[in-house]
Amino acid sequence: MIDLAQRRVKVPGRRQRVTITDLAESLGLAKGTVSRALNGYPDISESTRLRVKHAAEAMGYSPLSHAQAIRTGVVRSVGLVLQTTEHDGHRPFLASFLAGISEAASEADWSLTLATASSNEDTERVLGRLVGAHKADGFILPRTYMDDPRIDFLKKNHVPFVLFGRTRNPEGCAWYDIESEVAIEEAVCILYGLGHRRIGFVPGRDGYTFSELRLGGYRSGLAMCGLPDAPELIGQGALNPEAGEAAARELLTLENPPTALVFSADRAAFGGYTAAESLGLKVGSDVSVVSYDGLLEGGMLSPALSTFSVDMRQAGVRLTELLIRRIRGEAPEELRELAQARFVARGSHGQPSMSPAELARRVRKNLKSQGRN
Amino acid sequence: MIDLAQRRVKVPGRRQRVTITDLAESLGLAKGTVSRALNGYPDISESTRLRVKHAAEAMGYSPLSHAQAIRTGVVRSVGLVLQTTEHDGHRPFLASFLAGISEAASEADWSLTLATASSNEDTERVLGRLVGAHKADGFILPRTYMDDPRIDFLKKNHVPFVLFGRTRNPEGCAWYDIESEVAIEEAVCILYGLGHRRIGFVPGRDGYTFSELRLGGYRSGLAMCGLPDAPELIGQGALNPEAGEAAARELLTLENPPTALVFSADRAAFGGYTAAESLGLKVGSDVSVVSYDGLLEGGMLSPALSTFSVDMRQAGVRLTELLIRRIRGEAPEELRELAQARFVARGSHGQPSMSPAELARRVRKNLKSQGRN
DNA sequence: AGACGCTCCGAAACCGGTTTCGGCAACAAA
DNA sequence: TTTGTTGCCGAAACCGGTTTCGGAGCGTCT
Repeated sequence: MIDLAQRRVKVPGRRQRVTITDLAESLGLAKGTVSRALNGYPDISESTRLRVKHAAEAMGYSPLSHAQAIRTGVVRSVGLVLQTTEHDGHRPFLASFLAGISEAASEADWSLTLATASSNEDTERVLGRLVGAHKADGFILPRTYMDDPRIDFLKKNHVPFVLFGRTRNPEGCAWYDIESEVAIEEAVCILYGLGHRRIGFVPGRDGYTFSELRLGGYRSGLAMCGLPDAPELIGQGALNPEAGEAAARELLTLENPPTALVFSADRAAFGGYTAAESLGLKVGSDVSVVSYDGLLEGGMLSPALSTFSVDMRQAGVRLTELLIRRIRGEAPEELRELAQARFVARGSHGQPSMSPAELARRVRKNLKSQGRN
Repeated sequence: MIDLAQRRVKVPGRRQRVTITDLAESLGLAKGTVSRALNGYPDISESTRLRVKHAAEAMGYSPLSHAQAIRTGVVRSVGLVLQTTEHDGHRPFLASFLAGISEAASEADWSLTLATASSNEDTERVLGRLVGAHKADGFILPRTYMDDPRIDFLKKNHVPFVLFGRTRNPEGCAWYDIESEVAIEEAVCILYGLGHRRIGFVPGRDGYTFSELRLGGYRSGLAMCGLPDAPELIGQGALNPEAGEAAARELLTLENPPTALVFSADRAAFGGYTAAESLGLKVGSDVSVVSYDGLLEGGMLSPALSTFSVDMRQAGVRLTELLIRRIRGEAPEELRELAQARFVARGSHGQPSMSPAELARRVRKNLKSQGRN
């Protein structure tokens, strides 16, 4: 006994962490018993389970997740690979998205392992590295594509994942997504209700699932309002100000131009402002703009951008919860969830101040007077 | 032999990872020997070291960091706790900052464990949790305070860390920082060079180290140009548009107002635009503005904001490299590095178009005419 | 030939947990 | 009383690595 006590003398100065062996010793139990007690095995009596639990709290014992992992294979960490070069507009939400993930993860006593990549290929490489080193037990995949190589990779390697978005082949996929198609539909209907009869649309970029969905939302919005499907009112895909400007300019200089524009993304809508300005049109009165994303910067524009806002914190929370359940073995079909964006009516939309024909005349006049300068 | 071979039959379908035992077996070596060979121990002959190395590559072996960690105590992960509610303006850089960290970490085959917190107290709580669970081997501390409780906590627990910023008591601290005080000094000198003689300053917020440093930079800038130190030209601390607007308005409505304003942070400068506009002053001609941070949004303003830009990706890279070296045992005194911000001259500064007295008259007139409306 | 020192590797303990297996009591049924 | 059961726990193996220790083999010097 004295011998044991002697052995347990700590190196002075270095705070030693309390291990399960310490705990077992102080309880006079086998460490296997302590482990089973803490993990709720059925072959431990209620009384010792409680005794162990209280002693663990008293001694401040908490197991090391990486020590557990070597036997269980679970490191208690969710993985996330961000693509950073992509001017993808999720940058402004990043902080709240990460906050949501972190919050939900620590709630379950998990953590977040984050990495970044600079391109699609790089993303696959980074993902492969994290999976190979088992740095995370599963992954959140943001910004999914219709055909997404990340999904194929993770499926092939039997690594759990959950999509932030949807994809062409839903088999084996869990997801959380905002039904942005519903928002776009609503945008069309709102504009129709204000009197607009020619409503243009600037889609996102090919490949992204959300782009196709939002385009579908635009079309079904037109159908709901009884408006004809005019292909010339669908502009070039745009996710940044430059492309947004080009797309908007093309639409506004049509022979029969739209009096309202719906953008798939706020950053593209920013370019729409520039285009309108360069054509001598005032956003909000001459041409209405409604967009999607809910970026704070939109509020700094004048007029402030009317847009559909997404709760990214909540998205992070739900995705993490779904992923952890997926890792624990629940079927992907049970782990699918959709949410809605919220319309933030600001100053960039209103009743049309002129007909498409008048708008066209106005644009031609402005262009001509600019040509003279 | 046959017996062993039989045992090694894998469960079909489940890809088994290759362990150090597999590797040792296939080489006919003891696994301890393989481990020492891979880790460069001196008691392994060069020939077997190479043999092991090549076999490891051929079989695709890589050790599990969490398996190593249970013996070595190192999980190969850098920790970062972000404060997300703080309207701190580092949100826009976040993506590139994280990209830098992630890049440098994976270069060394490390990873990034990220968490978020909502307040100072929460940050300590989260940090405590991560340290307790040993989720990371050390931490990057962004936005340091002059007196920072995080530093005390980590020092007390002997957890390595590196500051992104500086602090009052440098003992035991490693850091990387941008010498923003030099940038502010330069801003003052640039404005002086353009003819400004009354230059106002909007500091950051008390407590942050950078706030005090930048204020010092402003003062030494004035001194370098031979301008008097006029306390009334130092406004209220501001890090967001609202506070920035209030501070700028106060300065611009002085009896003897400044013809140029230097802001500690871009987001505060955004508010300065609003203030100038509301007083009927044009930024860039009537009043010059120079700021610090290099936010991209500043380029969307008109005129575009002249500001000092910080390479956040590089900061992330260097901080990570320093932290890893710190964890490996290098002395903190050896791990201190300073870098410079780069001036991005855009449209918000220029020669003064009027004297302070004329400016004051102009402001009074504009205020009066507004009062009549 | 014997003593000595080096080089290089095997064997085994170890890290902090989890999980399997078997057996001792206590109790119920035959 | 014997024979099962059942509840509960200890002992030991195990996970995938690292590190310590000791000794075999060899060359060198006396």
